[in-house]
Amino acid sequence: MDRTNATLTALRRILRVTELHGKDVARSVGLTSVQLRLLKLAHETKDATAKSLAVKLGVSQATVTALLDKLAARCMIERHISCVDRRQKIICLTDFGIAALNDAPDPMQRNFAHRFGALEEWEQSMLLAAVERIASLLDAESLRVAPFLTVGEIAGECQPITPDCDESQDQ
Amino acid sequence: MDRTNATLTALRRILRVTELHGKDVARSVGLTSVQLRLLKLAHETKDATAKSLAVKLGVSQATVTALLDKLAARCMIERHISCVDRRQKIICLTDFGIAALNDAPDPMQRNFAHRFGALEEWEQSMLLAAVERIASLLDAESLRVAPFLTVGEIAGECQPITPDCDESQDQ
DNA sequence: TCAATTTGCTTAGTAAAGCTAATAATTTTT
DNA sequence: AAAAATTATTAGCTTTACTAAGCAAATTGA
Repeated sequence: MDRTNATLTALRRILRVTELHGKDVARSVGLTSVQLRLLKLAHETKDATAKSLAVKLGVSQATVTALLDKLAARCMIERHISCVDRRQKIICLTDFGIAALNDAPDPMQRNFAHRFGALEEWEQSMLLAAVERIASLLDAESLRVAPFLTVGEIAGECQPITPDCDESQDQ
Repeated sequence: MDRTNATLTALRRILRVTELHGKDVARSVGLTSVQLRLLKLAHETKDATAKSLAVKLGVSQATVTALLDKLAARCMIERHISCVDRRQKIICLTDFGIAALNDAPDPMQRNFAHRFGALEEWEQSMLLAAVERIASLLDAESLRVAPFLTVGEIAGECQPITPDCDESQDQ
């Protein structure tokens, strides 16, 4: 296996472990992983608004509104109309919300931090440099690729021969 | 910001880009990202069953069934009752399903491969070592929580017969 | 100034993806 | 043979996500 594939495989492994683990952690405080992520994000963001959170989370505003509704229903956040722009609503964590965050000390993250901290300084630096390098490799194209990503760009040959089968379904 | 947090942040960035991009790619062939992932997994797995795919995907059997229903409705897979254990259904990609996979050449992955391949050998090695190191740091604890199987345990060539056994199943 | 546009958030409606629990059909075990 | 376990599915529900439409506030421009 060449280095490219091995690297991608390791990345997928990281991704999977992180993903699966996130669920467990969130469930342990009675939230879902997305809700917990949002709560955390709101806490770390200064003057968080639905918009800013949506951008950071990479989802639509409507989605964030729905999520905030749930968090608000559980008294973890409050929405305060901004003094600066009265269209905006500033998202604030309640004490209870903050407590919930503190009650969810991500064990994976803590463990990772612990293990990482135990490494030699030079290795820490190397790992940091590596992930930043990889992130930049990925970022670069995501910007380039996204705008003109269309269906038939490379397709060419493989004309989709739709076999005769069930025609009556939604997708 | 200390190195631990910076590393975690970069990882999150990688995760996010990958995630967002996966959606676009899948949409470009008219599938969702999960459906595409499942299709790919089914293709790579020898004698794939709902169970084995569920384990590899880290979701429940019921979820896989629902996903397979959708892929089957679009004539991308077929289910053939196993000759060995008639409870099982072997998941096979149709020609159309295989074509769909080929039509979805992940541009991010290709681009990443391209950029990665353009790096100096020593840097490739360094990056690979780094992600594997990180993956191992993460894995170590995940094993404690929820041990999962390794991918591709190729259980020998026990079943040479590709079953054309059963053609008569609806839906 | 005041109409037109843009921006920020919400609502409504829909779909995908995930779960658990229950069921049926097979093994496998006792 | 009866009991237990395994495999796939179904049914019903929740969460996450989207788009489209709407309202309210801010900004623009003529």
